[in-house]
Amino acid sequence: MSLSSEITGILLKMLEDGGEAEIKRNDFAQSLGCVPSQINYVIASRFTPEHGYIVESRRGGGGYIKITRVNTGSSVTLMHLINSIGDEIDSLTCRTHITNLYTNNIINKQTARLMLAATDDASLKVLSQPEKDKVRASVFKQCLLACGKDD
Amino acid sequence: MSLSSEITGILLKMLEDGGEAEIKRNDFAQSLGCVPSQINYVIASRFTPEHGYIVESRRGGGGYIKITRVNTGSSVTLMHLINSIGDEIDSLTCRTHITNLYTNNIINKQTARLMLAATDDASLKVLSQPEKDKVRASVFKQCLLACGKDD
DNA sequence: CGAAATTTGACCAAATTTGACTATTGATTA
DNA sequence: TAATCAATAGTCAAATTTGGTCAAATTTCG
Repeated sequence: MSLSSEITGILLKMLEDGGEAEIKRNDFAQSLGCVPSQINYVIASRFTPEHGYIVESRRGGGGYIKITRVNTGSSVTLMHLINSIGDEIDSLTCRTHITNLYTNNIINKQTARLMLAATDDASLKVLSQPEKDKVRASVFKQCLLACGKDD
Repeated sequence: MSLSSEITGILLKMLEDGGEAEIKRNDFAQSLGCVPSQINYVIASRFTPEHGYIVESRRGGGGYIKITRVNTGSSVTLMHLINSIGDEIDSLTCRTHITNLYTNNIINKQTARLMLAATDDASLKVLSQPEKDKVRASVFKQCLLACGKDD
């Protein structure tokens, strides 16, 4: 088992546990008994965007390297969700779905905010039940469909 | 977490709460256990006009540093638009507004797509006129408001 | 053997932290 | 009023803390 493989394993484990792997390069290297640039090698060779990862970093005091998994099965998840929604959906349930999508990295903060706004009771205030929940379901599904598109 | 990051967090919190952050440099630095110029560094590196902030200050007795969020051209445009929309809006007019916002670089493609989806006739199909255009206006305005928020 | 992958280390670049020195402002004093 | 003092904030550059690059040396594998 090569050093690179071990490091890869550790990072993968961190990603699995916390959804992301954030390290301080020097400390991490030290704890592994290797040179810091070894970390760069591992990241450059197996945590590329092609492999489905996003890497961010900062130098200087408090510096770090952060790896996140880009969500590959997101469109599948979205379709599941769309199909699970019936003709109506109440405000709380809808908000919960959106929050979950954001938490699971399937939509970003901006998208979440917009979807929350569009499906909020404030947006549907001119309606009364059950039209309110019917329209919410419809708007929500259209939004989810729109999320599936790529840039 | 670096000192700079902590300071940034505190200032952002103050901005969020009161719309502005006003401090006495020396006292603030003292309470953080850092040197005063550290505050200048943080401001110079993350509260620049480019980042959307205005910084005012005065020396001498009663001196202070005040940071305010600049009212960007975008948010002004958005507010104008929101105010120009009445209680109803038809599908075509709405789409035109969204397209314009995208063309003028005020919202990105992803946001535009989401807003188009939320205000599309398909989302409001369970309604008939004039409810359809009333809800569209309401949803559209809520979305525009949500666009104003920052990350 | 020879190409590809891995390991190392020297040197580079960016971000942060500090502190000495400077500039401005308001209040006090001559 | 002019000079001076005290209280503040501003500048700038050195020191420090991290991460990035790149190429040589070494190991692995077909």
